[in-house]
Amino acid sequence: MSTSAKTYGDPETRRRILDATWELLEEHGSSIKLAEAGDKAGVSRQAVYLHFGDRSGLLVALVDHIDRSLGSVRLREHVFGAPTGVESLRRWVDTMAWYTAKINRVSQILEGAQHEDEALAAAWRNRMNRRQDLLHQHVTERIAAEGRLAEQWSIDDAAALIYVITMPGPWRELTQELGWTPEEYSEHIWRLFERSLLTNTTQ
Amino acid sequence: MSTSAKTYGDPETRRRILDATWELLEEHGSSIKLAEAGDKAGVSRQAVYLHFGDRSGLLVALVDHIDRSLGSVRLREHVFGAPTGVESLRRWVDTMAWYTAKINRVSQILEGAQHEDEALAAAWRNRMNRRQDLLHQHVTERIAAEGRLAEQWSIDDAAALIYVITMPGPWRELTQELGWTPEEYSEHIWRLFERSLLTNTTQ
DNA sequence: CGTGTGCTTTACGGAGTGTAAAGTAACCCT
DNA sequence: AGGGTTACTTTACACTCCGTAAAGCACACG
Repeated sequence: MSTSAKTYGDPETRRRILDATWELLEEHGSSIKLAEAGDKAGVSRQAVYLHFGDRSGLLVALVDHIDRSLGSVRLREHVFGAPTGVESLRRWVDTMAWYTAKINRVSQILEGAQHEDEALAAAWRNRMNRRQDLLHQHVTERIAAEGRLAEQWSIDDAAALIYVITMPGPWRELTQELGWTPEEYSEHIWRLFERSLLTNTTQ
Repeated sequence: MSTSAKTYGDPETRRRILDATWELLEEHGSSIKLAEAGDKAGVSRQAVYLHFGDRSGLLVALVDHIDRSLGSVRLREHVFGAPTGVESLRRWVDTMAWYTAKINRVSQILEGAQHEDEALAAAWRNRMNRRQDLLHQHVTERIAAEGRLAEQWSIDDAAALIYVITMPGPWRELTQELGWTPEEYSEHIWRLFERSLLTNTTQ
C-alpha cells in the first residue's frame, strides 16, 4: 500500500504548499483556512484543492511530509542502531526530548483534528503504530534479551509504557506547562524508566 | 471570580441541554452542532444560545457540569483523605483507572478544541491546574514527609510525573489502543510509580 | 388584567468548505 | 508555426454551520 498514486502537479509547488501549511500551523496553532495555506505558498486556493483534494488530504500529506523533512529515517537508524537495547532506550528518550519539540504544535493540532477527520486519524494512527513496533522490537525485546528487564514486567507492558510516556502529550505538558527544559525531560524520563523497568546494576 | 453570574432561564432546561451535549459528544465523538444539542434536549437551537451565549460557553459550562455530575468533591475526599501519602497515590491511580474512562471522549474532544477556543482552554487548564496542586499537596509532599520519596526525586518532579502519566492521554492510549483493562492500568501504573518514585520497603 | 419569564419561530449575514467550469500561460512535439 | 498538454488562475455557486436579531406565544404571578 501507499505506493504514491502519482500526485498532481508540480512537486515543487506541492512542497511549497505543505511547508506553508506547516508554518501556519506552527504560527497561530489552530486549524488553518485553506485560502491562507494557498496565499502563503503563493498559489490560489484552488491549487490547494487540485493538489490535495480537500483539507483532509492536505493534512494527511503533511504528516508524511514532516517525517521526510525531519529525516526520520536517519533518526531511526541512530536510535535503534544502538549497540544495546538499554542504550537504544537512552537514545530514544534523548531524541524525543528535541524531536517532539519540533513537531509539538502540529502534532497537537493533528491529534485534535482526528475526530473530525477519519483519514487523518488513520494516517496518524499508522504513524504511531510504526513507532510502537519499533520500540517493541528494537528496544524492549533487546532489553529483555540482555537480561536487563526487571522481572515484574512483560515485554509488551514495558513497551507500552515507554511508548505512552514518550508521546507528544506528556512531553507537551512537562515542557510547555510545567517548564521542564529538554535536558530535564531527558534526564527525568530516563531515570523513571531506569528505576522502574530495568534491573539494578549499580551494585 | 466565578461566583456564578446568575445563569439564564430554567436550571432544569440548562441541565438537560448540558446532559444532551455530553451524550452527543460520547456518541459520535466529534465536535457537535448546536442544533443537535438543542434537539436532543428537546429545545430549540436558540434556547441553547440563550442559556450559554455560544458554543464556547456551552463547552465551558460542560466542563463544570461533568465535574459536579461525577461527584468530584466526594472523590477528592476519598483519594486525598487517605491516611498516608503513599496510600493516597494508590487510591489516585485506582480512581483514575475508572474516572478517566467516564470522561474519556469528552476530555479528548475538549483537549482538541482548545486551539480554536480560548475560553475553553482556560477552563480546561484551570481544572488541570487544580488537579496538579492537589497531587502536589496531598500526595507528593506527604510521601516526602513520610520519608518514602526516593532520594533522586524532588517533590516537584515527582508530582509532575504523577500528574502527567495519569492524564487522560496516556490512559486513552493504554486502554483504548493497547487494550489494557482498568485493572491492568491500575496495577501497572502503580507498579511504575512504586518502583521509580518510592523507597524500597520490601526488605 | 397586565407584566415578566422562558422559550419558539422566522429571518438574515457571514465565514469557510468543496465543486464546477472557463480562461491563460508555458512548454513540448513534430 | 500550430496543436495539444500541463499547471495553474479566476470566477462563480451551493451548502453548512455559526451567531444575532426580533417578533410571537404561553404560562405563572401579582
